Amino acid sequence: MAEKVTIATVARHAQVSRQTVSNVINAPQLVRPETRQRVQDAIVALGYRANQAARQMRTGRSRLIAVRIEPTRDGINGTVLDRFLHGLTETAEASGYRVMLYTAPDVDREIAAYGDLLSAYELDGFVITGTDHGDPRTAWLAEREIPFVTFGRPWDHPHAHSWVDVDGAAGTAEATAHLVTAGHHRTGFIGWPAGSGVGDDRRAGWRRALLDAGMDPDGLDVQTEDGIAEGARAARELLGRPVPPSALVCASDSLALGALQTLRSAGTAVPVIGFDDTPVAAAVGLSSVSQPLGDAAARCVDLLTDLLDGPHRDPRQVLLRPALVLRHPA
Amino acid sequence: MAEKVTIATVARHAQVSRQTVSNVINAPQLVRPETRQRVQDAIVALGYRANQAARQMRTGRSRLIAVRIEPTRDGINGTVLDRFLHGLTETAEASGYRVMLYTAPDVDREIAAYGDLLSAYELDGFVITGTDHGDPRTAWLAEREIPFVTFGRPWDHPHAHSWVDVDGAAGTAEATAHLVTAGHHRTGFIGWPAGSGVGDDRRAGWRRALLDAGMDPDGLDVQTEDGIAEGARAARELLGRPVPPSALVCASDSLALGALQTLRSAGTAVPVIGFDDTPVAAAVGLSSVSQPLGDAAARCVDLLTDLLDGPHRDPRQVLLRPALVLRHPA
DNA sequence: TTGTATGCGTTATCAG
DNA sequence: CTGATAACGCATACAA
Repeated sequence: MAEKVTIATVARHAQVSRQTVSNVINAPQLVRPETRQRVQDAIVALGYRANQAARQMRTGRSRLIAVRIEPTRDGINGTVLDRFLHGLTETAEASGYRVMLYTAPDVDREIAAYGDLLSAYELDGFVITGTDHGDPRTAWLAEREIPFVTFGRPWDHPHAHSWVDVDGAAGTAEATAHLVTAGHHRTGFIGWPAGSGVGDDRRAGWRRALLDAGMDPDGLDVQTEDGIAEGARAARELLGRPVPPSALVCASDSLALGALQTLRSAGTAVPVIGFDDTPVAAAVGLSSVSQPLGDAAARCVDLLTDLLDGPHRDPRQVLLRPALVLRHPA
Repeated sequence: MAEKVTIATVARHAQVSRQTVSNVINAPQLVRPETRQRVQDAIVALGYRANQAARQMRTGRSRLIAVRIEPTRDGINGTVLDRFLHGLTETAEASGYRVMLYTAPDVDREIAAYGDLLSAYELDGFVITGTDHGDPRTAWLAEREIPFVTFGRPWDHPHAHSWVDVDGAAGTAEATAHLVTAGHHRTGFIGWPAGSGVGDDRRAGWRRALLDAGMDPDGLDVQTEDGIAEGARAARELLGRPVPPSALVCASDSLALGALQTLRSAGTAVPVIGFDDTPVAAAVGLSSVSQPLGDAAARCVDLLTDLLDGPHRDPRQVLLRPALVLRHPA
């Protein structure tokens, strides 16, 4: 174990008082350049790093951000979190923060965990993923004035707090427009049941794109739960209609993959575009709408540190544009 | 923000000294049951949680474990880390530890990060993933007597330190045996170039299973880098041989997926079994060898806390058996 | 069994 | 601009 080098070691080495060292670190403008340089040299020479625990005791701030790692849902969409987490960690490091993980089986237990996290580690803030309509977690945090940013919009109150999100409607609209441009006059949509903010948003994009192109979306979409089997079933239903669609946009890669299976076994050449650009999509050559997860994570950290630096800043919102990734099925 | 409740608050509430409260928490046997109960009631009533920063200053231990989150490699195999991380967080929580994330673009920078992490946060230990032959990271940590556990064997020195790993050879052997039992007399293998511990191990399992069944593995395998395109090419090569294999075991799902593409377009009914049981495998109905990642993570935490509780315990090793997941391709 | 005193490394306050 | 001193919350010797 390396020798412990504290602020006192540095002070001795640089022939100044402990306080001067602290000033060099936290308020450099108070120290004469000459002295400052001597201290900084000593810091480098000794490899000094401020002890966070001691600093935290004094300042009450831990430079720690908490993120929940979810219990890997269906696996195929679950990989989104992975990339997001990496981006988060990377950006946080650059801003002098660290990411701490926690888990919770449900929302109630997650809120209980906040208490633990907050009183034991004095976390500076939270990044909350996967928010839903009237999310009790954000309410709990807001009530206690604990800084947080969500990845995902609060659909009911768009300006309630800081958030970062990806413009799903823009994504499906672009996918739809691409198919329209390619000459498809009947582009269908397989999406989730109405009521989920994310799902409604993605459907709205498809609808808007068709209307913009002067086409009628009616009778071209179907609502189903997420899943490969569900996607396959939905595609069968659409194909069985009197005037079937000639192309498909789906609300998720799972649905798209299922649709692809149906189409393949039916021998129909109907192009499909999925959503999320999961590894599965890349593997089977499925075109998909890709979320800029690295950017999203970076902006989450930006917004959160912004809140942390000035406690009473107004919340800010960031909406990112996804990208359409075109592939050729094998 | 909730009122700060310290050990003093509890002491006042329970009509005892601060010291008694500390004893109830850290050495309950020293306190009379009656008093102990009163203090514990006060703790619950006030929702007291020990402040980790203060505790750490005193004890030098942070109850923090560091794990690197990797920059999502090829996406298809990268999802392994995700599940592992979740298991790690969950088990660590149960043992009173928290997981802190860090990233590093390469090994040198990772080692540099250790210094930061250690001196700033006084981390208790590390979980290192993806070790390689003669890994400099483990050497660095061992030299400084910093507790760590690796997920992955140190192939050159099997007992150098504590580790958890999955028995890859057992996995490919089981897959091979399954195919042999199903009546296949020529089961081929697509694996990585010799030299990587993991790859050699998986190949060895296939080889052993064939020999055990009295079959000759010679001329039935091919070595290639990992990847879907590489798997497809390798499968083409195998099928072009004078006496082609009638079934295939692969060192990864990526390779297996590629092989599957080749076989499908060739119209050949050759079963393929992959490795890692990634979401992609599940999606396309590919049989695969599944690593017990949750267990592995749990054992990592066990081994690490073991090291932490008794600093000079002997290192321990855990080898877990993977499971063969059989599926029917769509 | 309980209370008292001390220090962990840092930063904030205030006097020089 | 610099230096002394107190305090953050906890745990540990030691005394009572």
